[in-house]
Amino acid sequence: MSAPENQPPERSTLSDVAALAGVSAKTASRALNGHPGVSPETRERVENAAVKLRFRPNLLAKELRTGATTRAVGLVVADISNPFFSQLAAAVEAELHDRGLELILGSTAENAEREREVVRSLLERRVRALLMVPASEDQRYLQFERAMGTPMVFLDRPAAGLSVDEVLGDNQGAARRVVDALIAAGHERIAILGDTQDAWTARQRLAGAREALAAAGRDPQGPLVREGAHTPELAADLMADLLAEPEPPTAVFALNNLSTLGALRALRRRGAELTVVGFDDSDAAELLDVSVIRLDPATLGQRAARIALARLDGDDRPPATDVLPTELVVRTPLAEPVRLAPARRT
Amino acid sequence: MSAPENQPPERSTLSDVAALAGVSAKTASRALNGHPGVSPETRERVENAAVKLRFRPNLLAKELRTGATTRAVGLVVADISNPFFSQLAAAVEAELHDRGLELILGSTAENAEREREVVRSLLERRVRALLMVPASEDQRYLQFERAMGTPMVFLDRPAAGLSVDEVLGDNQGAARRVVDALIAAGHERIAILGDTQDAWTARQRLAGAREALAAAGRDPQGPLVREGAHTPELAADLMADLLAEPEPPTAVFALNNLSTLGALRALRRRGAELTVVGFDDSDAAELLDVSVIRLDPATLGQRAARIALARLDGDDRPPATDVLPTELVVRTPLAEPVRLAPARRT
DNA sequence: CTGAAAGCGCTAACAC
DNA sequence: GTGTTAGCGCTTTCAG
Repeated sequence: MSAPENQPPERSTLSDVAALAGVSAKTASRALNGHPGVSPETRERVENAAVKLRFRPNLLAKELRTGATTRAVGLVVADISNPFFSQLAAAVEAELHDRGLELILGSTAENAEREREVVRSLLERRVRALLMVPASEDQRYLQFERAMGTPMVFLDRPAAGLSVDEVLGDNQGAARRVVDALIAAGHERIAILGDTQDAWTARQRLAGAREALAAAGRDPQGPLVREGAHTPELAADLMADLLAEPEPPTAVFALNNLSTLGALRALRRRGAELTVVGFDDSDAAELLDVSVIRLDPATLGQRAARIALARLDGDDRPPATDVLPTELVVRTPLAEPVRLAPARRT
Repeated sequence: MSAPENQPPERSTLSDVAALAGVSAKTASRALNGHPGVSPETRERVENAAVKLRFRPNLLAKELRTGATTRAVGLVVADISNPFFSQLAAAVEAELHDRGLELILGSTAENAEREREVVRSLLERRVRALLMVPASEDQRYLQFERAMGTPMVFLDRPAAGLSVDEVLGDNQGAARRVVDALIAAGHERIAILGDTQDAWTARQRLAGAREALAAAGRDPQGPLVREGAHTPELAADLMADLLAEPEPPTAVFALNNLSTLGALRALRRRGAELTVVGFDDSDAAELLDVSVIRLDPATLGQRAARIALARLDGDDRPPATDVLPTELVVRTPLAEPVRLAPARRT
């Protein structure tokens, strides 16, 4: 009286459906795909058969036959858990969904080798287009694929050695503007809290900030200019260092969302009162009235997705670089410190 | 003297490679896939030919041939731009990547119809497994696919009418615990800020909070218990209403990350001093020493991915429900108000 | 160690 | 309107 081994049901194919409906495979195909030239009765018989057999078309086979390319687009970002990239991805997904395309997501962890690996995978999967935030400094390895016509759009950071569409922000200009504004607001000692200099954006921002300092006759290499704030914790440590300087800053410009967070943490912990400007907006910045440079990741994603879709629709103009405007959102006047309640002692 | 129309280069197939190397397609296939039984010289000839022709294997064809299933896993969430889901997705992606699997991402926007559509797409694409945060109240439509053996893991919310693996949090218990703790801390008037009651999690949390109120002899339907805080803005409005009550609350329990944010915004705007507890952690909560219930989305994602991988490895134990522990992180003692610097007037 | 032939599930041509 | 044949690019028999 052993329990019967219950077999998993078989997956049925188009031929099964056709057989059950008493028609040829081709007719079944036509009927199920809504192609013209099928009598209503036949269509219904086929549809019933499909339902009965729980037929699920195999996209692999379909796409292989119809051109060896998928109804999917690849998106490669550094780290999907970073709100900047997740908002970007959400926007891309929304655009694609409207067009009946799917999103295959890869992440590089800011690692050049992983970038190549992930990209190769996506291309082997024959994604229709490739959207990527590059991690490496050289994308020549994509030249051939590009020449074959696969649409590629680079987001947030430019391509190196590859002629493709790009959607970028004016990182350097925005950073310059912030420092200029802080100087205009009367700050004598402005700290700069930069990320590690691996990413193009990080370099651009730091360069812009230094440029503005130099232009104002300040020392762009002084002790108040730091880099390496790659996580909130590191940023908080650097911020603490800055506060311990013999001549501590009166303002700090944190060059990305994570370092802004870290800076705020350190300031709150010490009850320090500083003007803070962050690069990239966040819930925390908004909640605390922290002024920021805003470059909307959703706009970036949407724009890039639309360019890719236009390319798929046959747009064959030469590749272009789209530089999105950034906005300095002043939430607390730049002459005033951010108001943080001092943290509890723990 | 017209510029020559430069043709896109042709994509080469395995046969092209084989021809160039002077071997059969099968031998080329063996060589490139590292299968045994190919002489070193042959292997090298094939490899050189592949490089010369920039051969890129077609995964569609390969996977069609080898079993009609992809090296990809589908993940369906409500909204990837929500940090909870993006952290979850990042964890899933990391697990899959370690196993050489790719992630196809779909989003439901909390819409039952979209859930079905997205899931159908993924299944037609023959994903190896399906991880999903369901949006609908009925997943019986997946019964057949499930019976066929496609591994499915539900995250954060249970399946309805479907026997599958689940990884959930104890939403109700956690909510009860928070209210109990607030009562124990001496609060007489505790406001509850709940989301719309569409999602299972939202219902569980509100139910838990009400249960605890009732158990303590408080009115679980009183004016301080609100629902509908589906966005930070709505939450802020509700919070403002609560503060305007004739007997305003001394503590507020916000039932998700977005409503916590909204509540904090409203409190800061009015300079109100309240004890705040949030459900789900966030950067903002951490920065402001707001106490929260923590259910780590990364753990959720990792756990679910591992279950799916085990199923792919042949684990055929009956489906199980995994309830993750939640933690009440007390950052500011529950008897004290959260310290927010009053916002600037604008 | 290597090759020939067949076929994964589907659809584009052409016939009927 | 519908069926037949062939083939997308790859891999799996089964021979040599």
